[in-house]
Amino acid sequence: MIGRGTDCCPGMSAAPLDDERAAELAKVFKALGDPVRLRLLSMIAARGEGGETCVCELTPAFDLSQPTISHHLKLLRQAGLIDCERRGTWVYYWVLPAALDRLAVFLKAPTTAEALA
Amino acid sequence: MIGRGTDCCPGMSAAPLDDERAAELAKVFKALGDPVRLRLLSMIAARGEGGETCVCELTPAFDLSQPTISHHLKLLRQAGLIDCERRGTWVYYWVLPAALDRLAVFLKAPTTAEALA
DNA sequence: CGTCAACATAGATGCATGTCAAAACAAGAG
DNA sequence: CTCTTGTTTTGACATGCATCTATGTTGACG
Repeated sequence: MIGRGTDCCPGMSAAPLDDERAAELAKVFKALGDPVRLRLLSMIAARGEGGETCVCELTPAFDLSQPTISHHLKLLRQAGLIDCERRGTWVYYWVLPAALDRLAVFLKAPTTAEALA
Repeated sequence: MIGRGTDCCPGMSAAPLDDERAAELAKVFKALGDPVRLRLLSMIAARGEGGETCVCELTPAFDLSQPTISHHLKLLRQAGLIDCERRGTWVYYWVLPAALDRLAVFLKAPTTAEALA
């Protein structure tokens, strides 16, 4: 079981959350606090485990300039939510599931606080 | 019990997330995108299910002015994450677990959410 | 009634952020 | 090498946001 460790992510209902960890988590949540980035992330995640998405598929889905999309992708990457690789002309992005899991565990509400088994 | 509604939260890896839902979720994530608000929420949530926390216990835990704390609590409340009630001189806050659950479900990573295949 | 304490609201200020146009960069084709 | 396409970086601007001080509101207590 995971939640036994003292320093590990026990979910917010267990520990009152110190400054350092709060700042760390806030940075990731802030990256999710934009509808464009949420849609980008979901489009990439919709590819499933190990799936990749080309920027050229993401950009036309928005009414924004392509540099703006690139900027949002950069923020998601800096938050540790996604990563990318260039192959030839195109750049492919994929989701880093570990980051999402950490957030989900933190959000475990008192009601659902029972372990994920 | 959860998956009944058609409008309910299938997690981001299932649906590419339309604009409306993205904006809605982004508002909540944005509320979590601040270390002070994260700490406030965790302090309230640490009271457990049905637990309440008085503002007079929250304010002195920060190096911020009282109006600033009040402002952050307002944002958390507007995001639907907490609610409050005044009893006598003091105001008590508590967590709304449903909001947290919706976020946690949305964050279900492809790894964990893969019921699809 | 008046006064005090606990919270909330209003207004102001400085910093962060979303956006675009323009330029830079990378890689393949001719 | 030059040209073209895909992507990122840069510079600039407008908006948003976290924070403060000052003021308002609510309720308890004489």
